[in-house]
Amino acid sequence: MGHSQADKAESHERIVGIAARRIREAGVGGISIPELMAAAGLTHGGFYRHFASREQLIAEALERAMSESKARSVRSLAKRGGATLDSLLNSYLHPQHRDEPGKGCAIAAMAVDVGRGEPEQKEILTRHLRGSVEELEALLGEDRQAALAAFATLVGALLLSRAVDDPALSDEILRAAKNALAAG
Amino acid sequence: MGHSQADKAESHERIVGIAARRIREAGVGGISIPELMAAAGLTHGGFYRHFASREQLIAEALERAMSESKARSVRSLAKRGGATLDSLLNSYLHPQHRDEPGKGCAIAAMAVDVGRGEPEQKEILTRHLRGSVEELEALLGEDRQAALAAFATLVGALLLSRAVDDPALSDEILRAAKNALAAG
DNA sequence: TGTACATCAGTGAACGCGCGTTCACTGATGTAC
DNA sequence: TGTACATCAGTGAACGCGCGTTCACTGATGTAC
Repeated sequence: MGHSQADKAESHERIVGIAARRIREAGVGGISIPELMAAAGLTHGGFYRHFASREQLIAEALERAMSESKARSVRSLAKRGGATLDSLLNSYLHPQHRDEPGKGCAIAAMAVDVGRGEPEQKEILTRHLRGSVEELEALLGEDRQAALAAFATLVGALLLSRAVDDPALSDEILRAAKNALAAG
Repeated sequence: MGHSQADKAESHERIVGIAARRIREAGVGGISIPELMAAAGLTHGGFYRHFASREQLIAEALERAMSESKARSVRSLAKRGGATLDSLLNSYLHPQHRDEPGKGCAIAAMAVDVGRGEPEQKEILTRHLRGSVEELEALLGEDRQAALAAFATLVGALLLSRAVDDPALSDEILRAAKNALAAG
């Protein structure tokens, strides 16, 4: 093990990256410092060389999760040859997105936790929500109301599809949301 | 304090009722047995005269929360002179519903927790979701896909409106969803 | 370039705390006679 | 109806556990000369 400044930055990066995935999978309450540090290949005692408190880690992980999931969606859309509404619907409402919450939309994964959480968490989510809605607006002819409603539909469909124990119903929810948003 | 059979039933009722509210406000992880029993006016030791485990309490509280919130919405619609789509949109997407999660839709409040939770929890949510979607179908000319998408929009809008720190944006989300669903 | 020393990332034991669960106990309830 | 006894809802102390946080220590890093 090294102790250089570069090593520290690398450790910090690794911790936040793992936390950004875990927080989407397991929620704010699902992150424990010993578990997180072990996953990063470190012992829990070193945690406070990187963060003043658990709260600060949560804030950094949330911020990272939000940036990561937006970057991912933009990248995936670019690959498909430009951001169209249909390409966004297809990737957001894809079973793979439902099945990989740790790599998926952080706004959806964290909405309930943040609704119950600290003001700082709400500020982070709100800022990223505004950005996502603006992107959707551009795809919907600058119709802000339609963009807000469409985003609600996306988030609701993803969360319901994850909460249901019948795979057929889960798929049906994703398809129904896709059709509703594509048709309109 | 009494110890009659009637007293026991009353205590059980009180514990589950409080848990059904708390689980919507604070989530599955936000319920603690000592806190819950104290809120019910009892000491924590008596908990296991009523439930085999914390898991069983969670299941009963979930079931109760789901029944309660559906009963409430049906009752409120009956008062307004019959269940119409507009009356449902107005009550579901009302700021009061957003501000009182403990009395509100359990499917929305618990969707993320249940998505991360035990199969038993998913079974409960799925059963109640099917019921709610059928009610929505009746209001939407038996269009199942439209009902599924509309339900996703309702849930997504409610959760996003709770997660945001700007009251104007929060209201805007509720209005946008209402307009989108009423217009279609 | 080589040496002495301060810094600090990471270690692992220890802390106090609240949790879920167990248990011996209490006293009112409700049944058997 | 009255008495003796079993039941069991509720009490409160105790348990082991994992948590967030603290701390003395270590040894590699990086700087001053």
